[in-house]
Amino acid sequence: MMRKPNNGSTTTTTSASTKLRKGLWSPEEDEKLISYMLTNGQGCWSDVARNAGLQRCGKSCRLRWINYLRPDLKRGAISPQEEDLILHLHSLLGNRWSQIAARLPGRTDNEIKNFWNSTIKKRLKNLSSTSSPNASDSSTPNPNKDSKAVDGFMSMEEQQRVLPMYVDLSSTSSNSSLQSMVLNPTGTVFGATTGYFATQVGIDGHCFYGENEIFGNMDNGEELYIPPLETIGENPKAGNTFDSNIITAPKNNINNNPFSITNNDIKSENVTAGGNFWLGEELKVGEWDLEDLMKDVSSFPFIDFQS
DNA sequence: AAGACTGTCAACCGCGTTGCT
DNA sequence: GAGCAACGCGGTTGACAGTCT
Repeated sequence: MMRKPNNGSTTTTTSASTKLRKGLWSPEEDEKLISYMLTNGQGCWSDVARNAGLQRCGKSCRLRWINYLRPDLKRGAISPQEEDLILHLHSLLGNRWSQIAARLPGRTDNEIKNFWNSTIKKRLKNLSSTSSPNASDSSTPNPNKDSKAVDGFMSMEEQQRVLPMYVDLSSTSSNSSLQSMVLNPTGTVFGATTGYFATQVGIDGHCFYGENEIFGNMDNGEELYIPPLETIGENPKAGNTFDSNIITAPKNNINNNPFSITNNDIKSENVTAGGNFWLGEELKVGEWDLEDLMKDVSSFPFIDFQS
């Protein structure tokens, strides 16, 4: 969406009393910045601003370059593959947009953040409101509630059929990996060539595991492997919430999936149920081994969907 | 047709981190 | 170690365009 620049009407002052523009960038400013960057490369951003003849602070120049002018930026909508990757990386990294963006060539943290905050959250909201009219009871799944598949999500019946194990992630903090062992709003379960743990968030961030090893199919028809429940922990009855010991480690490593949550990732089992994680309430999920997670993520290939 | 509403996204703000003096 | 500046990041804002009523 293109917007008109504000003709420099908005300015701010610095201690040196030089007027700095704020607001949208004009094509002329863009041209100056591009020209300077291509000629001189990236240096001190305040120097860039000064030397390029821009009445902008360095910070603003940096942002404009990184988010919009960089030649390697990919334009256009987020592809389904990218979306899956974003979802999964978010499940591991939380709101670490820059780290997520680093694994999506041509995408910026700002772009991914916006995508998440608009598209993904909207889907979750829709799912929540459609599947759980009684918001006050959102922490408890209702196996008897009839429902239909919405926007590609599984219907409640389908969820109940394949997702008897219910994990309430509803109040995980925004940074918790647990928060989002998450949700794939496309309705497909995230996976790849080898078996990933497959989860789907139902209502208000509720997370489900399927009891069958084969959970579903990818868009490309590829079957997904779901670890047997015994590898995850005790198998509660459908609809049960639980307060601890559920997200215990798989007794054996699920697979070779670099993302799978293993017992090394969860050092405490103090997991509580209830609430809604979107409200930012804290969930005691124990001490996550962030280093291990980061190792996992760093081993993930940088995928170029352009090819 | 017009005003209200909604979604998207560029840009700003504030804060933590890092590196230099 | 303190002070400072620059950088980088995530949260938030606000303008604009599209859609709805």
